[in-house]
Amino acid sequence: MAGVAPVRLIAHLDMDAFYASVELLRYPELRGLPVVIGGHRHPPEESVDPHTGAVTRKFATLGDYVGRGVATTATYEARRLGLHSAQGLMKGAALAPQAILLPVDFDRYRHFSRLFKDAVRGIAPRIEDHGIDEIFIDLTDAQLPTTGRDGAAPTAAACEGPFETAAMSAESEIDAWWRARDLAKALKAAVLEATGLTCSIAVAPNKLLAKIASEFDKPDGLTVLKAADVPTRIWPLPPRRINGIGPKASAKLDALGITSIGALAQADVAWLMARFGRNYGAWLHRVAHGEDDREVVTDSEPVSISRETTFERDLSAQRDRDQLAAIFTELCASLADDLVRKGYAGRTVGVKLRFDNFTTVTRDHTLAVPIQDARAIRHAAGLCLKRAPLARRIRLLGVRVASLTPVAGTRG
DNA sequence: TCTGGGGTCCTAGGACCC
DNA sequence: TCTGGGGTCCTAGGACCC
Repeated sequence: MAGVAPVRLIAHLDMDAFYASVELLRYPELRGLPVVIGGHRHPPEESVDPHTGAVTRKFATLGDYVGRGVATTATYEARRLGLHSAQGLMKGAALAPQAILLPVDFDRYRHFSRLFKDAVRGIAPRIEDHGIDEIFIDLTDAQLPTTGRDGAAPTAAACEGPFETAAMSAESEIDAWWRARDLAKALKAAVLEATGLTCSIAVAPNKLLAKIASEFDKPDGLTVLKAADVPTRIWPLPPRRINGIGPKASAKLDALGITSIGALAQADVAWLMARFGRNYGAWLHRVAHGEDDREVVTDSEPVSISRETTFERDLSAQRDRDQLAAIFTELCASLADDLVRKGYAGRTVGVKLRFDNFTTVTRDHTLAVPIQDARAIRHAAGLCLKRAPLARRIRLLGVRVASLTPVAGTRG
């Protein structure tokens, strides 16, 4: 291969306050108010004026909430009151009892997820799913839609192979970044048109940097970040902003006096490896320097499929035996439905228990052949449950199937 | 006023095989 | 009656992500 490899153009697209924004589409009267999404109950009560036909909705507020739910999303107005995702709703209620509370409606969010991903795919097909509201997009070979413009430059993809000429492959790096910016604008417009929703996009040389940078200009943001920008724009940030450095690693770094990504980049690799292990230590060093060569993965198979539920009150294995058994059977049935719907069977069945003190245990059982139906899952999961400690009161019960193989003959 | 539900990946020890 | 490697599978726990 002659010449240098062209710079990769990797975009990260993140929908803005996704669940909440989807809800605001159907309840526009809530625009500008603090709204939190979470819990199952409390859909708005609707009343219709018999004379005018006008619909009035009465919304629940956080102050009305009783239960163990957490917030999945908060509007930007709610965030200003200190509300945020993963926060207990009861805790949120103490902060802002007047905030509107809406129940989650995953089917609706999945629908809008499909809409925005299809819109992106129409412009740049190399996308990697990263949850319901995020994707990575490889823009390296993507070209702007040519609508309204004549004589567009030949695409890099079209130029690949034995007939590539020096002139055709001569897009400069500066031109590539301008192309990326134009593509990002086109993607944002397409997403807005398809869904009525805004998103934030960053384009960078890799997934790591794109993911960090998509937060820079939220909401409705557009950021282009080059490798040369790492010292000025990435190094001042706390290590926690790196995808893969969570609360534990962050606290440990903090205790070691490393409070910025720049400080992490300065740390000696061997020193990091001694404290965080060979692999993680070496990885910390690489990501602090903005290095990441992971590909955008456009197709992937699931590793496991699971169902779990947290009870409204902690249950005792002895005293609440019947209730637990009924929930257990129901979880296995839902899981079997999911497997059939998605077209998978699995050999490893597992249970998960969370106790009143929030400790968690899991038990696995691997079978000789993959299974899919509720009774077989229930039986195998029952064997797992027999090996689990059941002295403490239980707050969560889950069932999981792994070692999946696709099965033909089921409908998706 | 304690902390949802759906996932992925990594580590580490033991079994078992060559 | 001592002492090997390497590879893969299984299980349990934990960090982390959206």
